[in-house]
Amino acid sequence: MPPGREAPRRKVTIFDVAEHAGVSIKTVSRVVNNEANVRDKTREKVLGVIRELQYKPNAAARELSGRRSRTIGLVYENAEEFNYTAAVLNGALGACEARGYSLLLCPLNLPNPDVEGRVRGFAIQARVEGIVLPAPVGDVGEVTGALQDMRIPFAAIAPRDPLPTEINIACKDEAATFSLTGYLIGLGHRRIGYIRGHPDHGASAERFAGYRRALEKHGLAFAPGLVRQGYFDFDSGKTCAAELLDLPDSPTAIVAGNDDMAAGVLFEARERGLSVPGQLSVVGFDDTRIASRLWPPLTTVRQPIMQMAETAARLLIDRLNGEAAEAPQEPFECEVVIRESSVRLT
Amino acid sequence: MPPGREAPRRKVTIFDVAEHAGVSIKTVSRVVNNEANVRDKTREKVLGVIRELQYKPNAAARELSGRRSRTIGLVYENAEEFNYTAAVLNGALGACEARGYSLLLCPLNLPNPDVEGRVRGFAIQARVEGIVLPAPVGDVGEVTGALQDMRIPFAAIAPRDPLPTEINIACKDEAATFSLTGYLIGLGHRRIGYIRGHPDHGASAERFAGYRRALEKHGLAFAPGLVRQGYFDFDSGKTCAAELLDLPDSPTAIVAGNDDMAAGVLFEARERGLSVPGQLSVVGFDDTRIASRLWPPLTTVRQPIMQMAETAARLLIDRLNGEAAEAPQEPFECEVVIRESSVRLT
DNA sequence: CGGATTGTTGACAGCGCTGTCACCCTGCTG
DNA sequence: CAGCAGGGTGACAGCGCTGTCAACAATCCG
Repeated sequence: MPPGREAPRRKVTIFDVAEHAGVSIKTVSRVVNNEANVRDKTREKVLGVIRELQYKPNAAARELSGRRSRTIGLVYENAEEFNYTAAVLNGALGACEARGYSLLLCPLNLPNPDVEGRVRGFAIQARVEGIVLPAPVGDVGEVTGALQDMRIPFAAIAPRDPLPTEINIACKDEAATFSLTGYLIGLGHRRIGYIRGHPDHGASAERFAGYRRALEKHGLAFAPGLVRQGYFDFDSGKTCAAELLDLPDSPTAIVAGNDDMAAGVLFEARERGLSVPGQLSVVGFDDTRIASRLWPPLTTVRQPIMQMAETAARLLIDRLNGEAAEAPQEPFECEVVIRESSVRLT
Repeated sequence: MPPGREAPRRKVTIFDVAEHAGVSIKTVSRVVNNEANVRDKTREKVLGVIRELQYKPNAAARELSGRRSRTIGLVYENAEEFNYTAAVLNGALGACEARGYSLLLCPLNLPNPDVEGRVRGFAIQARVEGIVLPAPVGDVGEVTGALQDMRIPFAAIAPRDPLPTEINIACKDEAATFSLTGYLIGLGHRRIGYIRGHPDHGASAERFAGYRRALEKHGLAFAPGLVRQGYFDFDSGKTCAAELLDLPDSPTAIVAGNDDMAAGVLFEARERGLSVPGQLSVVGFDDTRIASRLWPPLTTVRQPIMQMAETAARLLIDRLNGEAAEAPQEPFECEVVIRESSVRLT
């Protein structure tokens, strides 16, 4: 009899296991839930039977009885650019799988007249124990407010205003743009344009701060005229680039708040017949898939998004299980990735 | 009292609703489940109380009692390029939401030594009623076999070998590449290279067939030397392009089986200093986000992936609820999107 | 108008599990 | 040796809902 090949013909319940093992269902329950006060010998016996019968606890019954759904939610902004969300999804899914949790999705499509109602509905209907909030949702007051009101713990990824009572996962955005801008200055660039990210994202301000600090450190004057407000998408990157390139004293390098906007800058430069990096250096942020496929491949910053999401979900589940973290999570490191879109100013 | 603002303080159960409405819990259950044989007046009364109390049925109890989880699964290949999966995800999620179903994810990472075990585990643990299988999973025998053995219905999107007992969603891949290739021929191209998609995807063969039919129709000889085998990813596109461009009689146009490979072709052309579309026309397939952000923007085919996924999930849920489709689903139309990467041969 | 049919409703069991609590052993203390 | 602490175990009540079936009301037909 090859193990695990034939499908169990009938649903195996806790009673079947108890009977085969010669114990009560409660003892089986204890073993399944890894509770204390079970003699080693009994535990092994039960585990053996569980394997033999391929017993899988019925999640609905567990939830109904134990009032624990073993499910967390992922409330995310369903942007057209899905790279970020894909990484978050994979990270969170990994953490859940490892801990026997399920992950339920709630795309948001901001701005939405009734985000709060939507989130409340999701939380109740999906009966999630906790929720992961990737940027920018961790800063949407309706969402965080509703969750706090409902006493549903959450983990925010890269929030602008971290709530001290909740789990927060940050990465060193400021330091990364500081390095990136410093790198451009080191290449001889003096007029460096900056396209800010979406104002609702916490990372936007952080990244911009790094840019300013780098200018300051190298004794360059900050020129507000070289800064434009984008929205993390291709189109706004393109528009802002057009404005910057129309300037009488146009920049020799442009730092975009993320790769998507950098792609827009590249596009705009191409349309004007400007050579990148010959006449204009361009750098992005995120190291999304597109960064290495554009021509020229984009100098950018690699952020461990997936790892951050994995950590967010892990810490959330730990908290749900009463295992509080001893120390707040350290911000994650970012890494500048140098490619062909940036060169020494000649 | 503003409606729906304050959180219900205690969990509202079917008993509360029954009591307030002056009926039995069974009648409430009937109303909630839209069953027949409830007097209109009673139904309205109950619905009113449900709204008033903001009653949400407990999913775990429903499942435990009714043996229906109202959950379907999405088993997908977790490719690096997430555009396709993102569209599928959104489509399936939409269909589920509209019908009160939940969607659970099972990423696969093929090739995997124990796909079957993984899928079986997922299906049991997640207790899904049915499963959506986007390409190429609908053609993975271990998966479809396991599901059939477990009597779990599924809907396959663009399978190579559709199973007659299951739901299958197709689109007119063949016709689309036929048009696309015809369009290139119309532009004067005679040596047209082709980079095939991943052999495990049903669409790959379809698309290739369209290419061949177009050549034939226009009286062009099919040249096996102009065909390369890719894998739907950027790198294979780049590699295959290099081979084609090394040919003594290299093609003046290249049809790539998808946008990602087309991006690879563009990249390779750039590295060789070949101008696109001046010296080489390039076309892709899928109209993913990257297509319009590359330079030059890519001529490609728009496939209604999201709509296909929505339909797959919808038909699956209908079947689970005993509402069989009267006719098999018609293949979806594709649309050729002409951009700047293809021009008349001069 | 009686009996058959159809429509509407409710009582109740039970889905498979966990929480509670009571019980039975040890082994140890005074 | 009685008394007691505490580890190990099981009996049993529910969790909130749906399925079943029986009861009763309304309608129809000859």
